[in-house]
Amino acid sequence: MSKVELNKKQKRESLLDSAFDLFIKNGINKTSIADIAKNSGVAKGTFYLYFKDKYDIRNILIAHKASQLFASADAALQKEKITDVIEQIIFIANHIIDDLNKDKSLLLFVAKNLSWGIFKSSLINSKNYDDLDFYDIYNKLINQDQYKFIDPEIMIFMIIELISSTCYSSILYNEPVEIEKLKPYLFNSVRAIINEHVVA
Amino acid sequence: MSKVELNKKQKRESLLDSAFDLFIKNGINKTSIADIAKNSGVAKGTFYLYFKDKYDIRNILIAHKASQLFASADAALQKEKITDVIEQIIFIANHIIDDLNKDKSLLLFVAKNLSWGIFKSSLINSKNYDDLDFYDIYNKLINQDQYKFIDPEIMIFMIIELISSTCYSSILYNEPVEIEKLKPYLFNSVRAIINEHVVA
Amino acid sequence: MSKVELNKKQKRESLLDSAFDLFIKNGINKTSIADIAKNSGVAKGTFYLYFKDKYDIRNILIAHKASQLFASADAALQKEKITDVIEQIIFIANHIIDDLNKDKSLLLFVAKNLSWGIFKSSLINSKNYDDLDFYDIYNKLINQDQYKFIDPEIMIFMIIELISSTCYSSILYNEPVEIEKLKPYLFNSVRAIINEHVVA
Amino acid sequence: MSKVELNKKQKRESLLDSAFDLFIKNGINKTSIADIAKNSGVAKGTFYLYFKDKYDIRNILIAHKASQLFASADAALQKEKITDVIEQIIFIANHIIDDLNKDKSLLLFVAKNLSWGIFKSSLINSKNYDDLDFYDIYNKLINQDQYKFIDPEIMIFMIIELISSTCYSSILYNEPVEIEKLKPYLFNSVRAIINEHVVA
DNA sequence: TATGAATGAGGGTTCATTCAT
DNA sequence: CATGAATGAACCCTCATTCAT
Repeated sequence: MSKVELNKKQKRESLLDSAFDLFIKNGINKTSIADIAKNSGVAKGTFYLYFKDKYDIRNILIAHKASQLFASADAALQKEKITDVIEQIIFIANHIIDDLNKDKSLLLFVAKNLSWGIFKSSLINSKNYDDLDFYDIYNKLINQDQYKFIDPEIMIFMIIELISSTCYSSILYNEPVEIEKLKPYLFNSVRAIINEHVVA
Repeated sequence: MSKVELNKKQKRESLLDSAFDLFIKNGINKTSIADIAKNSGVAKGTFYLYFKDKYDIRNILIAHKASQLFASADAALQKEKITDVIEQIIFIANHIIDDLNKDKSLLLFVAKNLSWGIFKSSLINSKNYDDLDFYDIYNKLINQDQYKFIDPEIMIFMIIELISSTCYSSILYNEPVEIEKLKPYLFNSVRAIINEHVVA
Repeated sequence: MSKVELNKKQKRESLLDSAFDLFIKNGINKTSIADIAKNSGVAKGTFYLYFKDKYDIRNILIAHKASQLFASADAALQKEKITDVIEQIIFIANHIIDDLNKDKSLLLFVAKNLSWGIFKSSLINSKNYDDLDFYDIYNKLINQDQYKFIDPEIMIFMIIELISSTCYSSILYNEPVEIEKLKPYLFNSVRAIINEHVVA
Repeated sequence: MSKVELNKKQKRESLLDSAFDLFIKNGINKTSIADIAKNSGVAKGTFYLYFKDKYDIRNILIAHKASQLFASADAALQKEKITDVIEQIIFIANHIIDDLNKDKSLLLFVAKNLSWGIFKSSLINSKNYDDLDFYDIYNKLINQDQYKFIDPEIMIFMIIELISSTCYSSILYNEPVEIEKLKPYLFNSVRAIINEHVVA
């Protein structure tokens, strides 16, 4: 990679970092492109050399952060000796929830913005700009040979939507209950959802 | 109610209607207070006599629209002869999904903005400005004597979050599948969630 | 006229004056709306309460200034005892040329921007915002009973286009000759054009 | 011409072509130097190696296009057997008008920007970058021995200004009449202008 | 109560120009 | 000669909010 290309990559990443910080601190609506550029130490016009607008950078960030959450959970999973795939999924879910619980700003950002569409594009593009093998993690779970799932994509979809929407309220506002009290019910529900999709 | 009070109530409702129309037509970010006032035939300053800002009127609308969805579903339920409470819940869920499927703008508006907090305040305030006995409907379901539920609030919370978040993607983008294909899985999951909360 | 309405009229005129000054001094491209507002002592946003954009105010100004030129020439004509309509037209042309020669900035502004479309809309709208009876002057020339003109509109069109385009170069750059040397040829040409349209 | 020089000439012409295309498609104000460079397949900085700015390239283009119009008309004239010089001028005028009528974008571009100054510099520089002997054509018309003209430059000036300004409105907007209806009056006026300059 | 003119900060975006490579 | 990343001033326009009427 040439010096110029390296420089460009650094600028891009600096902008992404700045945007993330500001989105989390002030929210997207109250973050201006001028803020992002200033925070990143570049001129306002430079922003437009790398991103189309605020929502472009937001989508990239969401995908990126979601990938990181999964990758981190998967890395932790590898250190455990959990053989049952259903329990692996629960483990990953739990790990992600704990991560989000530790970093409520991240939760606020991801949950408010994550949609299935972005999640899937994140899956597909996970190899472009970072080395997270997000897609591999996903595939590994789906295509193992312990269970045979019917419509595994729908299953994953429902699990992710259930977890992300319930955690949002529970972690941020303790509504209707705090997260640790919610977890047992939540994981039972996840197990129930999985069971519906398992072929005997 | 005096003539003046009546006039004020009409203005308030006219503003709510205008705001709703514009929110679903153009989105909240692209709706200005000037738009709402103009659409409602009052002066800009008048808006501030009734509402604090755009987000104030939004929250009131979400609660209002959510109430309507439940009331409509409950009214339909009364015409059916469904005795089992679990099936009553499924019926209501299905009815609301169908309503949202018919009115995608409403879905876009409600799902993007509905949070458990707003939902609960909507429950509590349902008697203030309209005659929907939303709170009664809710209570009727929870406190019947057919089943005994553990943590019924958590149960309802999880059902609502699961349905609203999955429907959003499915109805609007057919992702990961169209709503009719999703429904069987979704209702099975709802049943599973309920079952976890039923005391034998 | 209420106090508010009077205030509004004054603001509008103040903006028109400021815009004209700046257009003449710096050109339209180099005049910003911020400049106009500032020069006029109002806030930037106020501009948009009165005009759509820079080009809106420009068109209004051109029509306005063109009207003034004609009105001034007509007023001078009334003090002369010129009975022949053709010589009346020449007198008006000459008067306008002299005015433009005295105020080269005005020439720069009007000639660069005057088009037949604007001229005609100026004719029609001349009664809206000022008391110049531009339309009456025009009609008086066309519909007298001394001569009968064929296609008088085409005649006027050609005269105006010929004069405005040749004066531009001659007055501003003395190209191909200075205006006083051009005038005899120009007026002869105008007479020739008129003669083509006179029915014997 | 060396290979390098040839390459440079090609770049220059490519930039001119691109600029012309964009000027007539989007107008000068809405054409950026970045657009021109991109359209021409060179880097932005390269533009500045050949031209000073947008207005530099515009002036060159106007002169160039005006030359082409005259050259094309003159070429057509050579195929006709028109001996009378006045009718030759009318023929050229008519030919140019027809060309502009066929290519309204060209008219828009030339008429909005052509000034006598540019026209003359175009005359003088016509030999620099292309092989159009524009100057020769001009001289041929002026210095024939059929008629003797007084102030022939003024005559040509007035003819050109009259035609270009009236055609603009007539061809583009059919105002005050369409071009074919205007032509008889216009050519009569041209003849009248010429006659004023002919020495008996 | 109701109005709507006025504000002016602030947002997004463009672009001519430079300069290190 | 050629490049194109970077600049940052400048621009247009919106809009929540105020306040005199």
